[in-house]
Amino acid sequence: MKVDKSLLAGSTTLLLLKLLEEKDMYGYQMIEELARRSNDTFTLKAGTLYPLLHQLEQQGMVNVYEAQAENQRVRKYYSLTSKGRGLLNEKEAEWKTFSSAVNQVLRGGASYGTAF
Amino acid sequence: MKVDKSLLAGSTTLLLLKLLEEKDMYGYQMIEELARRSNDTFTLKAGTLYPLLHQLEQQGMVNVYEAQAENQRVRKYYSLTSKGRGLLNEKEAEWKTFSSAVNQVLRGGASYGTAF
DNA sequence: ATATATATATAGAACATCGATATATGAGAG
DNA sequence: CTCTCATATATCGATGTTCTATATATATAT
Repeated sequence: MKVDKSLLAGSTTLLLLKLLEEKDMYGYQMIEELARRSNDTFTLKAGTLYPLLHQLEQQGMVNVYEAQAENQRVRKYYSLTSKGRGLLNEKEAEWKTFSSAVNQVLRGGASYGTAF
Repeated sequence: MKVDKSLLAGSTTLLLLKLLEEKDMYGYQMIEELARRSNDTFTLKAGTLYPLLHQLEQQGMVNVYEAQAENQRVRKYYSLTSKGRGLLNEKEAEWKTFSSAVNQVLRGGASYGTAF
């Protein structure tokens, strides 16, 4: 099942950083991996991914290096920096807060299990 | 805790329809109710809400009527139509799919609990 | 030789939210 | 009585995120 693209907004960076926390990856691989893990809920487009990766690099969240695949092809691998790890932690916390809040509204209930 | 606004994208319509499923409400009330239930995670802005309500009305998802408050003040109440109820069901299903998919990626795991 | 999958890149369009601003009324303070 | 603040609705331009379309290049399969 595909979901409306606007739902994806904001979660894309979180997902990419999470992938890179596990191991270095190249762009095309991230697209495939996200689709695989989500049963095709996430079909991130190349036109979205590459500019985002460049931006994360400029912000010092990831590093890039080139490496040759078995078949001679040169790929651009990305690795998470410590700063990127910090952003990942922030984004994970945000996601938990956000998804809890949505579920709370959907349950139709007032606040509970929280600060008061 | 506030979350990045881009996370909200796509979920706003779901949340509004959900509120209206429970009872008719006016715009200002929806803003306050969402903030209350989410412990201020959702602080929907008037500049976002009113155009969205007008759009939902044009699409036949909600009906509008004016009603006087105890204090003479005239408010615009919104009620969910059957078409709107259909959209709400769709959006709720989308949300479940989406949030499950994110959590699956965050768990770092391959797919399970799904179609294969 | 040609088509298809892999791999990266950029520009312009579409869409959702926000901030700023405007208007009007009711309630409370001084 | 007047001034301010909370309530209540509305619109516009700016911003940010994703998409589609397009481009390029190499490896693989037909």
